[in-house]
Amino acid sequence: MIKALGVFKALADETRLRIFNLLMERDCCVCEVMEALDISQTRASRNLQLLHEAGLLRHWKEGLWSHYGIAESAPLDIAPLVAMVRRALEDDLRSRKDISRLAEVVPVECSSSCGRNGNENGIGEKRQ
Amino acid sequence: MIKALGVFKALADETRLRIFNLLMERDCCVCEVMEALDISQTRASRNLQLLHEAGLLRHWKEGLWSHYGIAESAPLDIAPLVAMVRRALEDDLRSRKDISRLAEVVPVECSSSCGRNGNENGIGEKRQ
DNA sequence: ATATAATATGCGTATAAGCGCATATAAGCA
DNA sequence: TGCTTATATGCGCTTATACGCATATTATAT
Repeated sequence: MIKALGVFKALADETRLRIFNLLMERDCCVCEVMEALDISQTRASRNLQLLHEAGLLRHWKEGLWSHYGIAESAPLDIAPLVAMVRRALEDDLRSRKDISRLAEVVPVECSSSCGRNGNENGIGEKRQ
Repeated sequence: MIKALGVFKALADETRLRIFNLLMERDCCVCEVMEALDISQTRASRNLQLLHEAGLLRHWKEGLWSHYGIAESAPLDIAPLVAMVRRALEDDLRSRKDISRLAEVVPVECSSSCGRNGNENGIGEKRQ
């Protein structure tokens, strides 16, 4: 398949567009995406995989957590894509809520994986 | 629907990507697209409509012919999209053939609509 | 070893997409 | 009017997508 086709297919879905938009904010693990977008775990996981397979995301694991972030170098130059999506979604209510939910709700739920709560190595902690 | 989503959906199909690539070469009527890509009339017509509805193409009629071209201003800045698609397809064999077929085969088949055979007004001639 | 949490995956299902065929529409010409 | 050409469209079929549910997998902790 033509690379660009895979990229467009990956972005041709609202859920994945929201995920992509979310990841432009910061890297996330599956559960963060799940909670920020308020979607099922299956849905978050599968769509993250699809974006990754299209070459749009980088992926790494850390303990129990599976992290995803916007790829630095994609099949295509993603810089224009990122700019395009950002501009396109900046006045989309739902996407804005996704971002705010990411900021508020998630750190509590998935703290240890994200190194944002003083646990530098990010492994070995449980929540609560 | 988010505008960007419509755009990505429109480009998330090989046929439409080939059409878009073809139109970057020059404006075409339906029959030109049909013959350049060697696809059915229905397929050419429908996919051109879809691209147009997504805001990626401009459309005008002239006698019997229905013309399409890359839109100057689209829901999104299409300049980066055009650049992206061009680069992505420049080494795609099939797309290259589409372009060469457009140059070779079509002018004979659809001359009067295109104003490329000395018929300035482009109306009122039959082929052969 | 067992339990728990995060993630992945097989499977069934519902919906959407893409296409061809036949036919309709519309413009121009005899 | 009737004929031809270019394009559009209704319909049915086939395949692809997206999703949830249940379950498997993997890592960590007790």
